[in-house]
Amino acid sequence: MSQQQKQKQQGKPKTAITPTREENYAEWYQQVVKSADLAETSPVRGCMVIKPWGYAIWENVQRGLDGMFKATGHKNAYFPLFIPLSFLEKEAEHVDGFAKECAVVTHHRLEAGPDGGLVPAGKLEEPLVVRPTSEMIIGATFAKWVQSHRDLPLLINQWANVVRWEMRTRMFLRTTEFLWQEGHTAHATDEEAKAETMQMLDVYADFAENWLAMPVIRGEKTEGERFPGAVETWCIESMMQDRKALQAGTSHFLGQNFAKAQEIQFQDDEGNREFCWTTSWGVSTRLIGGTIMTHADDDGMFCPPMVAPAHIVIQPVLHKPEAKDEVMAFCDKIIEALKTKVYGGRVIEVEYDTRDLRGGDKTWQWIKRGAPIRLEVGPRDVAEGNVFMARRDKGPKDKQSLKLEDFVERAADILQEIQDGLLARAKAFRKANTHVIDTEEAFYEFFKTPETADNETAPIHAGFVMAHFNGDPKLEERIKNDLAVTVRCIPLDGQKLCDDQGRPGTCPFTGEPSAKRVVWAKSY
RNA sequence: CAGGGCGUAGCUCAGCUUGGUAGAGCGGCGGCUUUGGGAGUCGCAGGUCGCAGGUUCGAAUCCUGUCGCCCUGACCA
Repeated sequence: MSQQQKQKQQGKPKTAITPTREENYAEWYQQVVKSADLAETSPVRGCMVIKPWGYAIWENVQRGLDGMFKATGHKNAYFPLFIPLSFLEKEAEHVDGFAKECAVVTHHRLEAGPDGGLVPAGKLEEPLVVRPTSEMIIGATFAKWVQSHRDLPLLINQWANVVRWEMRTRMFLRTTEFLWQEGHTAHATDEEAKAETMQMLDVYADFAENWLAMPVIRGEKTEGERFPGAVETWCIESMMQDRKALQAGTSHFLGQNFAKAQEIQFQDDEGNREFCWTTSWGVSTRLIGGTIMTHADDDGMFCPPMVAPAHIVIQPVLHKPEAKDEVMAFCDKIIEALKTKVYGGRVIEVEYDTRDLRGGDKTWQWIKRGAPIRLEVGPRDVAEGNVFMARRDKGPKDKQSLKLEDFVERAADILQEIQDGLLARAKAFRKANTHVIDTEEAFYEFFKTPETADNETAPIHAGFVMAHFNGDPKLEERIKNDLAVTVRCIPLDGQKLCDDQGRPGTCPFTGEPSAKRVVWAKSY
């Protein structure tokens, strides 16, 4: 018996995705990715194929962020995929952090082998590492580009793919190869580089909230979670629907560590040679994973309108041959009218689905893909000059008839209403699952996980805890070992995560003073 | 990388314990009947059972190895 049949028998409401989030979150996530046509597994271990509907979301992410980067003075450039092994060795902590997950190219030719297959030949004198991140190759280039204080600041971004040989992969959240952007900047002063780090953190938070409708907490990573080689690592952290934290973006203040390792130096206006202060910052296709786990429900994906591949899907009802021409002409009229309307900086995008499929199939496909608005247009609507509108934020059968002119006028407003609704819902969810805790006992009780067998799926995680912390890495390590919970970040002030946000108190684990409450959670 | 589960048709899986010429449902294609909601019906196509060895007269089934996927953990954007 299929799971859907079982559901029917048990009288549960039929959902497009089985299992539901509640039943098995990890499996639900995979089913959403699959049934929304976002991506699929590939013949290559740990690597996914991003399908058109998923890639279009990424293109919208790129468009949005790229505009913000350029508005803050950054220029795009492109650097090599391969990094000579010796480059990677220059910054000790950096090597340490990435060495275990590097793909290495050792040969440059294939020859016929003794058994008929191909074998690598032409061994390279120096192996090439496939970039896991580009600090080293970009730093080496910066060293040539920067001579004088007049060359600074140097503000560069690259859109690229990187490879990290992870042990365990999950589509969009952690794949061996992934797409991202990495910003790299060099500055004359400490202050300026720090300001850049914070500026880009704010850009990320702005993008996450206003484009992806994904509420984030801005904060600093503790020592243990810092980027290898960085002086400070700042991040945006978001709560997924299983109440785990997802690090959605990072911005690093690198101090002079990389500048010294790579001799990025400039002459100041008094003729002294100084090392630059550098930053790096990045977000990846993981943002799509975060968007899925923030907004998708038991009926599948829900694309925030700002990044939706199509805003509106038109489904003509064409089963009466005598009305077909009329219906299609009316649909063309809708499409033309919407071409004059703009939402979120782009002309409203319409997907006109004329495929010869049964109505229900088509409807559910678009629900599972998460199109924000569907319009059903049949003879009845044409006769009355109406469109029959269904919104992804309402029930599948909760549909509304609107005059075509009214709909066209209001379309952008409706999309914004959907976008705002998503953010509000996600914020409310985070608020409901964020708790203030002041004793060690309550902390352990909160994060205690019920015993489960080895192969059993993990129960839904408890949530975020705002608790004081004396900052001791050994204490954090102990809690990590006990509960698999870590400090997700030390939040910046003014984010209203709890009533006494940002005020000093007492560390519940040691009784020592604590500067402020930090965010504790399990994470991806 | 450790523990667990699993690789059989495009997809989900049954068959394996007790070896004897490959099954179902969904999906696809074609009919008919339908149609404002994941329809019904008839027919058709589709698999050297992950791969490599071994045992056997005979292997999807037993044994060994190997590769891959999923779950839990450690590592990490």
